[in-house]
Amino acid sequence: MSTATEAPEHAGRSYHHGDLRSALVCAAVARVEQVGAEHVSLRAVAAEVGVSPSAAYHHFADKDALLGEVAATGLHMLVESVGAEVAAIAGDTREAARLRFRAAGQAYVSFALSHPQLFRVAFSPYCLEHPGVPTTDDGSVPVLSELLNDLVSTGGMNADVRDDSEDVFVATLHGLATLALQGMIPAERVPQLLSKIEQLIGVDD
Amino acid sequence: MSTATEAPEHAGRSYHHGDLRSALVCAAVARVEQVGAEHVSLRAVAAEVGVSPSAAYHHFADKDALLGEVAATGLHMLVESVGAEVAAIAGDTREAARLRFRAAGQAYVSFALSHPQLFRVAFSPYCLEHPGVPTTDDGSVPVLSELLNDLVSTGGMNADVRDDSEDVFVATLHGLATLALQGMIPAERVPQLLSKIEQLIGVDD
DNA sequence: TGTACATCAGTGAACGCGCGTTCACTGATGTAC
DNA sequence: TGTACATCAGTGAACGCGCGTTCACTGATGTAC
Repeated sequence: MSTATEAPEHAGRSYHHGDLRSALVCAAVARVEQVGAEHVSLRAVAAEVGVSPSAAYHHFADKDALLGEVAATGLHMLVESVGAEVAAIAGDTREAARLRFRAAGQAYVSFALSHPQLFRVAFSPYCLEHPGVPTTDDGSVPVLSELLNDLVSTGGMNADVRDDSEDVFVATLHGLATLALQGMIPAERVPQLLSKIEQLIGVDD
Repeated sequence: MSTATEAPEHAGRSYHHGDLRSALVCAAVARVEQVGAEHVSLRAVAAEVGVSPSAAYHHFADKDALLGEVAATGLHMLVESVGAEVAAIAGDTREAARLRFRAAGQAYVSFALSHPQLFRVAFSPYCLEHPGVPTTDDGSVPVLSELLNDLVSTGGMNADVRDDSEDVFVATLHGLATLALQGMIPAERVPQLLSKIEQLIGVDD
């Protein structure tokens, strides 16, 4: 309610947009999803928002800076999406832990398949996000870490198998997603491959 | 020797180039490696070969067709490179089989790191190469298949672990390569991660 | 061996285009008094 | 509460550019006779 003095609601505003920066990122994300990062033009993004191209330069150094933001957004969306699917499965049994593992893998691949261009840009040179694989704000790979810890604590995995294995699992999921996206692995084989992974690490014993 | 009537040697030839198609692909590969596929122009490639831009249209439908050829070339170079490293390690002992496995992983990652842009284009939409993961001409994933067979036959791996595991291993290596290329996994951790994989699947027991 | 000719693989000028970015500007906002 | 003004966030015209692609053409090749 009230007169929208502070909130960036998109009223029929003139001249001052309110939150042009976010609006540009948002439109750029949409354009990237439609046509791929390499075919996105700053002019088209500005036009979509209804603003002149030069307005963007009050918020971004150049086009690459805007696309960098898109890449970071994509990475965060991926992490959110995986996190949400995992969080949806409660329980501290061994089976629950295994299902969370499975859900994480499926969510990672599904995100890639349903947002192919965004996934691509998130793992392209446009993404300057610091080393360390998809992270949330605290700086490591928390979702997967907890997942593996749960598997150990519920007896689904040996502790020495688990140690330092985060990057290997992330790599495997990332590879599955990329190759599926590329059509090099049929999407319908993914569940089967995820259970193969479970077999390899002995989670399904 | 003789007067080079049939061989496509690059003499000081005028007008007819001899093997313009390959020369264009070759120059395009070089350009891609230098500036990345999205910044390669057909005109620049033609110029590098010393030919007018329109000449390219006698050999490729359009620019995308040329880049598709570059992508396919990159994929084949990757397969060749991995194959060569693996082939360099002889012996039918369990240890030799393990070293071949290690060499394949290292070669895959090394290729990505030393040809980043070519690796990227090989796994981009430009690459229309049929499904089925990096292949040689006979149509499957022969290097890795043989590798795994060797591990089984020398007692380094259980047969039921091995079954249908090709895609999982390719995915893992591909993920490692991609994330290392992206700076998300430090290159110097790769050997350590490869031995972690060996531990996970029990090759090092 | 020599000539006529169809075919192939080049040329180079021109097309229209959309792009990123700059610049001098101006309208809106909100703060100080 | 009302006014002056600095600051912020837009505009829109213009820049120069390199691009993919087309077209009518022409030089070189090699084959048939």
